[in-house]
Amino acid sequence: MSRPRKRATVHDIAAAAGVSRGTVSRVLNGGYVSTEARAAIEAAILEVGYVPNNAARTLKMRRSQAVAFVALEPHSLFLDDPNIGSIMLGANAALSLADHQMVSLVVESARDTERVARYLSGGFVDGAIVVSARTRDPIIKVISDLALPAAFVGHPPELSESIPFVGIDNVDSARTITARLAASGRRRIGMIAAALDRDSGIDRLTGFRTALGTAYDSALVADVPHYDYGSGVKGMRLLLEREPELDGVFAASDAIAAGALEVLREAGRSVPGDVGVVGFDDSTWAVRCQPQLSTVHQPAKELGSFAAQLVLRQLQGEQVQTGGQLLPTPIVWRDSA
Amino acid sequence: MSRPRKRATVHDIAAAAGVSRGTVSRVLNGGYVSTEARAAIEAAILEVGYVPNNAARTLKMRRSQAVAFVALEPHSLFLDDPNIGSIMLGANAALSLADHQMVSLVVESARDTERVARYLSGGFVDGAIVVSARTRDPIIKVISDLALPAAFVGHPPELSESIPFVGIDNVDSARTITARLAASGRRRIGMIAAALDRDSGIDRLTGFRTALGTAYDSALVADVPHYDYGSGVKGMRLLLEREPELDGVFAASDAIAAGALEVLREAGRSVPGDVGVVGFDDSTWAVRCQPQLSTVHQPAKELGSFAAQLVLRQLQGEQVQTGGQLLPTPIVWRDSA
DNA sequence: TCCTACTGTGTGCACGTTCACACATCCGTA
DNA sequence: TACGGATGTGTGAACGTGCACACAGTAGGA
Repeated sequence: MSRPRKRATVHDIAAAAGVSRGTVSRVLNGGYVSTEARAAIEAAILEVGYVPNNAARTLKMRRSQAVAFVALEPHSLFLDDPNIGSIMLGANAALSLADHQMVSLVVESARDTERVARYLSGGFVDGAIVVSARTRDPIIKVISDLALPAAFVGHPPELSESIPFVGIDNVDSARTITARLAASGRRRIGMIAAALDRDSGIDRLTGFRTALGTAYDSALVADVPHYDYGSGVKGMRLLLEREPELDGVFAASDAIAAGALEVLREAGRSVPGDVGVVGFDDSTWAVRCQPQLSTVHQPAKELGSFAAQLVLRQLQGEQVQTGGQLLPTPIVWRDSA
Repeated sequence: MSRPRKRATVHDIAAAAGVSRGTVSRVLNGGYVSTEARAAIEAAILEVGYVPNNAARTLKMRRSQAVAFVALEPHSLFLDDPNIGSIMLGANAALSLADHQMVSLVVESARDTERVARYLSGGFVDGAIVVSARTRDPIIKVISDLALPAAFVGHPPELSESIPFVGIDNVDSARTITARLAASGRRRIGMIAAALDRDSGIDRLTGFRTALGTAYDSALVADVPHYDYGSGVKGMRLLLEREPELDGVFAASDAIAAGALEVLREAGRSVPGDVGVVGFDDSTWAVRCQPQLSTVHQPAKELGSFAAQLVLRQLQGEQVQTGGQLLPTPIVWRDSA
């Protein structure tokens, strides 16, 4: 095994400056130090190339100044959902301001789950932000057992009591944009519903149904597994087959909407002329599409920074309200409907 | 400040099981232990809910079993370059197999740079994988000064001596695909060159120039800052303005190519009929476009896992060849040229 | 009987840090 | 002169872990 080159410690500084460890510590952390001693120590620090050992500091202080960002299901997230990037950046910015380090952990397999659990337990982080947890993810139990200060992005229902979360109101957002689509004169409106094994998927469908009321027709709902482009293609084909007279589509995500647009183009339908299409997320997809998507803006960056705040406040001993917070989701009306 | 609930230590286990700390340690790490003692200790571990303190272990062992994944320029990377996600997943998978934890650190601002430098120095990680370093990024100096086992994805020229890297041959890949575009009968071929402050950007331009030889015309190179969609739109407009007779375009990335396609569509040019377009990356953009892009496949996942291997091998004391390794980049010929 | 090898257990120390405490000096004031 | 406070410094202990070492008991062979 390669032994890393010997690193300088406070002892080395003390020896070089001709003082004791305590005085060095006082220079580093504040306290009464004479100007001569301070100067000598500062010179010695540069001379020996000292960098503090965080592992030792963490051990003593029981604080690592680091917060984990746990990304579950990274495959679909990183590759199809640009939101995750914005959430990360938002969280990083907020933690950065509080002088905390964000370390993000990727959980892909069961093996990862176990290792991440060890990592979270091991005192390397003071808290955790968890994104995209499914209802029975084992990581949730680990965090709960450890009583690790944490926050969820999204809404894991069975834990709303013990761990705070931040999210959006999927039901109401879906209801609002569907209603607006209907108000624009569309008569036969379908939905490409996705991820019905998650709250977000179920809630968006519920909102759609609520908006249409008696006009709701379950035959006009195509049920696809994921929020991605390919699912959009599949879903749109299904809908067109079932109802050629369709003149409106609510897609459960922008990526799905993009796939739907492609199928509509192939089928020779004009958008928004023949068919109005609306999406969900206001991700980078929305402005890449032709025409640009009318969609629900999801405040990804704010979700990340809010979750970070929730963790930081717990670290300061504040009792945060459990039950969580829903951020507003303005509708962005562009050209696709 | 909230004091985390008191955690059980080896001492607590020892007390509960009626043995000494040493015996507990032997159960955890291997050694001669009687079956009764082992049973008692295992029961005690469950009883007190012991989780080992990694900070203490790291301090003692000088090994954290964690490797940093440092993402520089995350804005553009996360939001426009899907490659970064694949690189991360590849690295994570390789580290996971070796039972190492990947922690990814996001550097957005100067403030972040300093904090990440502290983190890397602090003994929390045994090594680092650095993605998308610019030539004079301060992080490079930190790693170099620390003599931290590291690997770069991409090619920072001034450090090729001391730190291994893995990348692709941008010059040759660009040359090859440009040559193929030319061979398909195009006479006036332009390029949308991007990120000329990075090696990758410069190299792709060099490859383009080499392929065209005497047919190269610097007026047909549009120089845009980033690898993103917006830059593609801007670059294509510029090219069309300068040379309306253009019949071929090499875009420095797929996102740029996507932007270019959009402008060509607006301008009423058919692709690949009037203009042949080729991209670079073979990212998710490539198959989303209409028509789908002919492009250079970048083995993102393999880059990540190879970089991880480079770090792991250094951790095992192996002397890895500096200078680095270039992975193959097959050309994927689809419909856009 | 003694020596050696093997199994099993306990103790002390070190990793590098911070903090509480003890001590020392100087000054102003009772 | 004596005292208290402010300023400055050194020492010892502790955070939780793993390992080297010492030691105890048993069994087998010379």
